[in-house]
Amino acid sequence: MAALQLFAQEGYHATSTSKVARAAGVSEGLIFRHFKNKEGLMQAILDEGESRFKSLFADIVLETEPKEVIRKTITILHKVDVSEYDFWKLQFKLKWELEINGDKKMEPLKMALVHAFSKLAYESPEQEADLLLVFIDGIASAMLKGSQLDADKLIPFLLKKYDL
Amino acid sequence: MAALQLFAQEGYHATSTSKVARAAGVSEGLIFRHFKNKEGLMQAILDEGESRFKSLFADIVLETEPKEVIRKTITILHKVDVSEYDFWKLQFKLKWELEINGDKKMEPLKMALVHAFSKLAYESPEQEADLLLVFIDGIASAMLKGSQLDADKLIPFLLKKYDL
DNA sequence: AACAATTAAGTAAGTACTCACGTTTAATAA
DNA sequence: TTATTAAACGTGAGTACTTACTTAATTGTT
Repeated sequence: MAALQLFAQEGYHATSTSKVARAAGVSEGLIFRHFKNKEGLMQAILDEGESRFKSLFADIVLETEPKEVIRKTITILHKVDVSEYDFWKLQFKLKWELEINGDKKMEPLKMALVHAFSKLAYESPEQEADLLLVFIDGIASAMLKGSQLDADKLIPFLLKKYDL
Repeated sequence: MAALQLFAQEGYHATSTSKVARAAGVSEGLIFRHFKNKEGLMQAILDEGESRFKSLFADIVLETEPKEVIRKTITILHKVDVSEYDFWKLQFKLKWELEINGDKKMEPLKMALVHAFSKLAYESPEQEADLLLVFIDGIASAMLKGSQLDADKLIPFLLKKYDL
């Protein structure tokens, strides 16, 4: 649905069900028939987010070559298309607005990274993994917020730091 | 004011002026006398945020020793007290909810970092600065969101990476 | 008395949500 | 093929309540 766009632009609480209905070109009642709640509508979007997260990570988690795990993690942002920005922006926005903890979704990725850094004999694999994840999250945030940050220079720069 | 706490907990749009008034123990009308708008109330909080940002950075920007600039940047989070978490959480929350660009506030810090990395003969001072700022922002975000992330291990780990 | 600080009681517009009603779809019975 | 039927789809007007904001009256201070 195109309701997503509204949520992404204005946020959850600022987007009324009547606005969503108008934007989607349907009656307001239909939303409640279909999703029961405003919360249900949002939950549907959140669920979609979780599955997109998983398919984004799938490629990395299955990788066995440790250097590839790291390389794919750093370049993961290249795998999301500009047309999906609204969607991802909403995911980040909701994490703040509704205080949803996103740690759980990242856990498989973190484990893969810890494993990879261990194999490469890094001194503190867990910290290395945390650091890299903070970085990915940070760049994604900056991009989606429309920051000035030049991700296209930063990502190659990072790859170099990890000898990739 | 203690209105801040409400904004920080629930967000801007989810916090009504009547709630704020009740929490602050004053009449609702007084808020509008004093701040004119709900937006004015928030702007006051935002302004306070900007000044706290500045005083937090002041120490770093004035530093001449390049290594100290980097060290102080990494350990800047140690300078904010737990009692101020609500305040900072709100600043981060509003950046997402109201799409406020925070780049400008960071610019003096970034310039200090670029300068420091240049003096230390790093290859890409600007990228180094960006990277470090993304880290700081990311760690702060994680802490304020109540993530599991162990910042007390990550910060010393980072210091080590920069030979500090 | 004069003047600012504060309030209680409004207001119109919006909010999430319900419900009685019509319409389309699709499977079965003739 | 048609006719019947039942569910799913969809609507629009209504609900009780909340929203940001106003204003006339009341309080406190000098």
